[in-house]
Amino acid sequence: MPELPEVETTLRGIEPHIDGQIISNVIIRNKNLRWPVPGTLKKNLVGQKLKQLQRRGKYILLFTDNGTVILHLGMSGSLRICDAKTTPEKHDHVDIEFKNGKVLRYRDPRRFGCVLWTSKPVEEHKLISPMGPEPLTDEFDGDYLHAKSRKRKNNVKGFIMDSKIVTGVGNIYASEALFRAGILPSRQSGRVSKERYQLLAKCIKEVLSEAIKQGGTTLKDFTRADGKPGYFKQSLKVYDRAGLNCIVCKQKIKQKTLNQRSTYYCSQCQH
DNA sequence: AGAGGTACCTGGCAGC
DNA sequence: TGCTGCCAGGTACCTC
Repeated sequence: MPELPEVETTLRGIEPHIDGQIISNVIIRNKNLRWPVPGTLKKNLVGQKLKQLQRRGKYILLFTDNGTVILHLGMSGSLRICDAKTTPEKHDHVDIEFKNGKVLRYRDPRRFGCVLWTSKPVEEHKLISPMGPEPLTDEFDGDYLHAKSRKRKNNVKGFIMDSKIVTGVGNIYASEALFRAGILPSRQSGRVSKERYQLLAKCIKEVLSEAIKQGGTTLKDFTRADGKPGYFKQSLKVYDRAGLNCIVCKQKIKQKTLNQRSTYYCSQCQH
């Protein structure tokens, strides 16, 4: 489900309800996520004030004085705000309750996500420390991509989806950004020119920013914290459009598997 | 060091 | 109405 824009949308949706609030209870209904939800989570959180919420790549970080919750939505996860009386559904695995009566409810049917705890500085955590720069910062640009890609043999789509290179670019927005930049997804990353990487970096920033403005992309089951879908699907130019006409040249959009992931592109507009 | 494959899991859908 | 097989927005971890 969620790439960077969907995670950012989720964060913005939950933040106003729980930022600065005191945690009153934690309920773990199913600890069997990608890694076990730590049994100490409740002990560590209850009584703590939620001091800050932050997104890092596709992770959501909940900061308290005691430590930090590290949360990932995997492929099918979502977070929503409800009140304690709302009956949990089948895949609602974790609740964090607040003194103001709000509940942060974590749902994840496939359980590829995680809810973890660290009492050390979060940037030292093994899931966070290897991550590359945020795509929407000045640190991330074409020069950076060009320098990182030299002598690499992988394709450019896999390259920009590597979280050690840049965080948050997932399967939808990788296809979309490459289409906007006119670069074939299968092109070897080490053979893309600096000029083309400058365009690609710009396109990545644009497509992610536009998607955030639209509340992310709902293909199937992504919902915002208030339960509404994201509206960026209508702006997708290649993703999930195999066999349909390219909006630029009218050629049929192609689909192929690259790095075990569905990849969409226009063979006329991209080279 | 980097590339490629595998594993984790449920649900929805197409085809029979 | 089943059943089967395939597909899905992610990514750590393993081997080569």
